[in-house]
Amino acid sequence: MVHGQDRVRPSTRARVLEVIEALGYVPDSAAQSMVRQRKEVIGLLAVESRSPDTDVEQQGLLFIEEVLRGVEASLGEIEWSLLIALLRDDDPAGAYRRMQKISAKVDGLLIAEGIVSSEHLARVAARVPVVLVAGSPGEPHADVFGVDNRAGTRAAVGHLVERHGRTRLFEIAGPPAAPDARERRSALEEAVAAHPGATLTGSFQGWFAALSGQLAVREILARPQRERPDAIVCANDQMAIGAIRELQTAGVRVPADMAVVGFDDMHAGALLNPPLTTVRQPMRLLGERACARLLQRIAQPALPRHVERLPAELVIRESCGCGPGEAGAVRTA
Amino acid sequence: MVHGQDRVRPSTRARVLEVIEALGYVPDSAAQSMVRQRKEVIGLLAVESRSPDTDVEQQGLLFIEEVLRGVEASLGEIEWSLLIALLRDDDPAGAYRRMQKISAKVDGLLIAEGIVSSEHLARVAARVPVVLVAGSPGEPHADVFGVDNRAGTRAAVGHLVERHGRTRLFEIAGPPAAPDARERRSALEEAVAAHPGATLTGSFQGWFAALSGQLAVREILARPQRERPDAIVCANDQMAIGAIRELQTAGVRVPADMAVVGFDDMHAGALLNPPLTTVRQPMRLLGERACARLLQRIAQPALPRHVERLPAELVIRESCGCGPGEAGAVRTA
DNA sequence: ATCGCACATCTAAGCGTTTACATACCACTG
DNA sequence: CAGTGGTATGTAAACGCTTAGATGTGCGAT
Repeated sequence: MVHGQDRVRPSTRARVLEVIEALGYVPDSAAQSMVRQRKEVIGLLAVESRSPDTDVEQQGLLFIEEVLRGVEASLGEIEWSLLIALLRDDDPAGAYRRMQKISAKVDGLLIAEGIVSSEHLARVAARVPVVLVAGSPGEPHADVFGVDNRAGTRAAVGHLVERHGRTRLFEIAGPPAAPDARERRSALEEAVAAHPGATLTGSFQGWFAALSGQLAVREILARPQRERPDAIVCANDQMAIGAIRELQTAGVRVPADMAVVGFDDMHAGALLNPPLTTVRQPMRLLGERACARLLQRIAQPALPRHVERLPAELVIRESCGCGPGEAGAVRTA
Repeated sequence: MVHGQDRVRPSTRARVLEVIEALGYVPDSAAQSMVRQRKEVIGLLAVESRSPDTDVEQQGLLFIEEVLRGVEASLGEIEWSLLIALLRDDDPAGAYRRMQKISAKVDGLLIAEGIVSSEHLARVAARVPVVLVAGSPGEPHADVFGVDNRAGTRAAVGHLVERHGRTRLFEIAGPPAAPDARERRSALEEAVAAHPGATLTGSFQGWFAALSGQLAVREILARPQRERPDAIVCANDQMAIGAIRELQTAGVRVPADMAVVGFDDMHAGALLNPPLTTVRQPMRLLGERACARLLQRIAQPALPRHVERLPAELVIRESCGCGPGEAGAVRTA
């Protein structure tokens, strides 16, 4: 009676509802789930990196925070809930068990970044629909949403070379395990190749933590002056922040002596001195879209697989060499 | 057989387990919850502020992020899960409905900051155990964990006055609706009163967003030079960041002309120029402790009410006037 | 006065597990 | 050979809710 259009006198219904409210009664969701065959919960899985030198900030949430907001907002509207779990990357077996257990508590799963092996993913996807956020586009068992890493990287390189005449670029790459890092890396190589004057003078294999930015800079500063790059392209903002800090303590002026650009547009970047020029990912939108797709797939499991890249945006601040007046955002192709 | 010590031949058990694994079978949690009367899920409620001028960063998660990590880690160990919801502060009735619905999906609730009216809280607490994080210590229907705002504020003021000889303080307060903001405000007044030479030259009623810091500074700069304060004590880091930014664009040197201290120790503070001196809340610990207590109360609902303040720490960086070499953390009483 | 219809109320099955208990089996011992 | 104890297997109830369908009631029409 409470839910459906049971044929009861309106006055009766009102009275019942009133008593329900007075008693503070709320139907038990487990029982409802049983009969409805739907839990009205979706899960969000992120990594909590446990590598010894990973910044706290990098661990798990921060990256995913905006995504989470988008998801939560979408879910809130239909009164579903969000279950979140941070998987430790130092224990794949444990992570898999954890994921299995969680898959029993939700109607669908959102998984951030390629943190789950393809086989494990396949097994989980057999139980509940899965949508990957910033995952590998090749994953056959899930829908995938990501950002257009190539266009973003291209825009950053283009700006550095064409607008600021920087030609000796250096790359601080992300961990090869991350699909996004791989795409940014190859896009950078292509973009450099596309500009006749520009060269890639070196590359540092980082792991997305600020410390890797610092280490990379030390490596750069160990070179003789004339072999140094004039711009550093980082695979994320964390590393860019680490790099800038290390450059400044070494007395290298940013951006005068060395331009630095990041990727992600995390909040802290705008607070830096100089403010960080970076490629913005529309994280919140990513969350909303991925969530919408997941809900759709929960309703109709047979939907064809869907892969989508959302546009990135070059956010011009000052670490690239632009002045305060030139700040702005450029939509990439 | 799968869980309990059913007396089956070990070989049989092994074979069954193997098939289970092969099929990827995972028992449905809703059914398990029914019979066990336990969902193995706890909920975390945070506010998502919808006031028009609230910084994105301030909304909900960022503040609670470390707490969330602590909670998640504690929960992960016992294989429970975390349900999170961001309540919009512009719709109390909707928030209450949402909270009720969520209370049906969890075994207990962690609620951040006094975002829920006491009556609503009482009704929810009647259904599931509730622990408040950074909530009002007076709340009769829940355990409460918070930070020692008084000691933290006292330490900050003491440092400013005794170490740096600042005597003309200015307060940028948080919203009176937040219990933490109220405590910091009264503690500031007490601390100033406790230092004979020091006076509180003014106070701005902010709302925890960076913009309120900027507005406060404009108000200060509108005063004649000699009536200006020489130090600003902010009720959180966001506002301190806004204040510093506004001071710097107005050409006021920080900390030389004006010292600024914050509260919270959010990550971005360390990245600022000058790095922000602030009072650190042990957020992660707060999360762990609150979570531990909640689990305990779920096991034994009749436990007596518990209120606890965790110690704050004065994190000395440079915005107070200290040099880079003097950085460090001071445990407050 | 009786029938039938619309409308209100009551009943019971079933969702996927766990668990307590009953039943069946086997080998051993008296 | 029957009785017994230890094990293995099978059965059914219960968890809290929804919902379809059975049952019951009151009214107007015949």
